Amino acid sequence: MKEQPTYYDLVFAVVREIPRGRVTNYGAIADFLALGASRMVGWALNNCQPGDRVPAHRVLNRKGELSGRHHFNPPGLMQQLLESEGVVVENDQVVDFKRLFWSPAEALGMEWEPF
DNA sequence: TGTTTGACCACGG
DNA sequence: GCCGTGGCCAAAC
Repeated sequence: MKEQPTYYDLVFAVVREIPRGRVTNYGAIADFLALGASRMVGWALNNCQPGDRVPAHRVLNRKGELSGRHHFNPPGLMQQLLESEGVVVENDQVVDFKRLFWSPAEALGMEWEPF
């Protein structure tokens, strides 16, 4: 069965466009894709698989905490990946999250399309 | 088919 | 600045 393009693909596409060493939050993606619910971004990433090559470790909650670290395998890999990109993580929280914040609407623009 | 939960966010007190 | 509540959409039970 071939899966048809859904908002999942949009989320994955946006996450893939996140520059290295930058982070974003679910609300920004949800607002950019006009999903209306940031929870959908979490659900989309829940369906995220290693084969999708989606850097989900760059997606954090509004607090800048690694909320999804528990879903990584093994837990802690998320922090390791972020540190590998030069992002300082302390106490499961990104330092200068506000400064490293990457806004899709600012970078990609309103007229950006995944394909 | 209705209820519950989920990698959440915004708002009010 | 922190805590509690509502809302949002989708999937699992």
